[in-house]
Amino acid sequence: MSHTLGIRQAQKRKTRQALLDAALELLEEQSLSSLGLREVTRAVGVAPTAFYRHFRSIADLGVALVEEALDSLHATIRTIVSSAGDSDERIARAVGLIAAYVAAHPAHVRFIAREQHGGVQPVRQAISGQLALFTEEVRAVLARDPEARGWSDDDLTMLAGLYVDQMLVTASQFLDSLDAPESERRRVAHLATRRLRLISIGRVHWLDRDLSRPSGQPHPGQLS
Amino acid sequence: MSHTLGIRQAQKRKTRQALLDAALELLEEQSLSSLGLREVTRAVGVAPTAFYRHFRSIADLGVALVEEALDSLHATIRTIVSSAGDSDERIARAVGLIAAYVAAHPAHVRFIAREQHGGVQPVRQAISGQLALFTEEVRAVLARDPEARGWSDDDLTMLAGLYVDQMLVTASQFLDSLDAPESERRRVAHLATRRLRLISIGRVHWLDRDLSRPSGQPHPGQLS
DNA sequence: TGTACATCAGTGAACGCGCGTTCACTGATGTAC
DNA sequence: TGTACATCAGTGAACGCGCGTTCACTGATGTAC
Repeated sequence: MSHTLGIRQAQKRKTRQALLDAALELLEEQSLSSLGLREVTRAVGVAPTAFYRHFRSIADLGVALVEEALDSLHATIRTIVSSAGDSDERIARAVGLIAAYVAAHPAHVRFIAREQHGGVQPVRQAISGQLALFTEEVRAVLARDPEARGWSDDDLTMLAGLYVDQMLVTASQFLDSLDAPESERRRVAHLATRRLRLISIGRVHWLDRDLSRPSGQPHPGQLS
Repeated sequence: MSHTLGIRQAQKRKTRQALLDAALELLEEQSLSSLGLREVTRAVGVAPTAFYRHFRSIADLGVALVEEALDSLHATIRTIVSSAGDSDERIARAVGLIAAYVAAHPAHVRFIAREQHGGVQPVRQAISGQLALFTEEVRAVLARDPEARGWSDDDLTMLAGLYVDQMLVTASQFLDSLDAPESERRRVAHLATRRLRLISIGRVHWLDRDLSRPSGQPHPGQLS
């Protein structure tokens, strides 16, 4: 048989995970800054004092939740940005993946959306740090795209940030639509698709902007 | 002398406003869902029970704060969208107005950013309702713009939502930069300007998209 | 393999504290005549 | 203008409750020999 964790260590991990899971569930209806340590231990079925064997405070548990939530998001982001095909196909796939991610991990999405600007500073900091890493990763992928020819690093970072923020906004809209009829989810998907398409069009024409015509005049490629 | 409020009613208003102000200040370091009624009355210097003469609960006070915060934002939004000049001038003015608004009302901005996805449902609802009104207002202004010729109502709403969300993201970035050196604020302004410019470029070329060329090929208006 | 000791995740009692809410009240302001 | 009564914003005592944290503990698991 392969190497196993000691019984004690395995049990400890299990309790820790149970605390994280219970906290995440309790956070569907409140913010981290009002979550109580006793509430969490009660939900798990351990003594309040057991909490301290795993976390120093609720804020500390919150930081652990950030890592858990953004690890799962990270894989999805990588899949989205490395997607092949033409622009419309990539956009459709991205929107579909975001919708699927939100449906699979609604509590994680809610937690990140809520605590990104929430009342617990170390948690806000952990989230913004992880999002900065995502942005950098997206920037690196964008830089390898042939469409990035002529783009400054600064502009690529701007675009990557726009994509990451747009992804979060879309995820949060899907989240709000989870208890609504299917048509609402289709509306959100449609909206997100067109937003990404507009950004994509802006991207294609970004380098034209210095030679741009006066704003009222029709564009050369436009009808009539 | 002109008509005055009764003494009693004037005093009641004053206390109510003091409760709102104290709550807003306390909310710089925590979320609404962990704000205590006694905390607020203690900060104002009235008995805890006086709270009930003005609000039924903390959530109720939160809804009042939403109205206060978004009223002040409303005026700024109207100024931004009705701004004249060419695209770059309008963008520069918009970014400047957002920066000034955040500097003048940081606590309101923090409150809205935090509670937009916060743990108190009636407050979230109030915020999203008000933001929907803003979006509709922006849509109406965009519809009057000559650039809107040929745009569907649905697409105008999409664009208006993109602008409103972008405004909130920018406001929140300015907020985070308030305690940082001036250079950080300039970085945020620079970033926001280019994001809006990219959106604006996407907007100009939005109706071209059905006649678009294969994605690798240079655009007709592009150099070489 | 067996024994003796060390480790440490989880326990349960106890603490002092601040919470939201109730209630009957007070006294300045408002109103009717 | 003056008087008698009504209104109602703010008071202060009291309540039961759940909170975070401390502490000495227990007993299963781990380790050294």
